[in-house]
Amino acid sequence: QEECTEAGFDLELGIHVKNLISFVTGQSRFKTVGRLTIEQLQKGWDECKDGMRFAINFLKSNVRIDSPALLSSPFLMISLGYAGHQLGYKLSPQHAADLRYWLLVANTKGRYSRGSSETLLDQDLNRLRNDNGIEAIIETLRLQFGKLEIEPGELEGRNARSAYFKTMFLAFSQDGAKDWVSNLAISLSHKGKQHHLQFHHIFPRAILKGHFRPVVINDIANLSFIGGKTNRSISSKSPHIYFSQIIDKQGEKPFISQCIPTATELLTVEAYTQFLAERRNLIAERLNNFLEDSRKIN
DNA sequence: AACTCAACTGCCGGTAATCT
DNA sequence: AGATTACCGGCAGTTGAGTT
Repeated sequence: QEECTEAGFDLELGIHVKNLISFVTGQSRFKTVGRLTIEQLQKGWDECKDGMRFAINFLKSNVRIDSPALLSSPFLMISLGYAGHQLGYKLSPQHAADLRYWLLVANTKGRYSRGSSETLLDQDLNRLRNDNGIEAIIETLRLQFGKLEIEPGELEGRNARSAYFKTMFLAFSQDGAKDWVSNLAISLSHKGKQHHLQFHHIFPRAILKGHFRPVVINDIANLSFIGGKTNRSISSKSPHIYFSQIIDKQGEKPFISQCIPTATELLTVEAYTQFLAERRNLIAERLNNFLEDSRKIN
């Protein structure tokens, strides 16, 4: 647990125990633990530690996820490590690309985030254990969600804690999104109050209050990623005021990189609903491109 | 006064254990 | 055997703290 924390993945002890049981028994529930021998547990412990190390390294280096805050569930790390283990940590370029794709889609759609998460984890472990391959766990995603592409409608009513929002961060970040004033690339690990990442309401809450319900105000289509200082300097200014000031200095790029439409007719409170719909379309398109690219061998 | 964020609380949707 | 209950991770709304 300490080793993982040092690597930036501070996980609850329960996850490590679940990881151990998964490696020993091929499933994640604790009901049979009493029948395991000390030898089985010791061997499993060594194996599951390697699995966790693989998961962390894969996330950091292959997926560019450097924090569990960007994961919709820590269970993903168990599956990821187990997949590596089952392949003997010998992955072809295709394996690696498929595994990255699986991880990102499972994370974005919330594979383990809708109740009965252990049942779903067991499904994946079982398929991996039977050497059905990464193809098989991609297939379970298709069974669970239908199509793996993202429709704009799925994004509606989601807030900052949604898994889609985490993937938005990854996609925008990969496409070079930067703070609108400092031009510092967005990152979860910036130090200091000035640069520490905040979730900025493009239409500030203050000007929407009374006109729209909180769920509409806090929709991820109204949220963007900028540093704390820039966010505070914008405060409750209406977008039709502050957008032009930023565009004068930085051009349209800061907005394009975060899928934010800049047409002036969309920037009034009256057009807010339309603004959300427009941005949702742009975000869905960007996420789909991001996920598709993740499956390409590079 | 405006913002974010963390903590708290109750709910959801399944399985597994327990009760009748 | 069938019904009920406990459990669990994650989600979402609320509230108060902290910052500028």
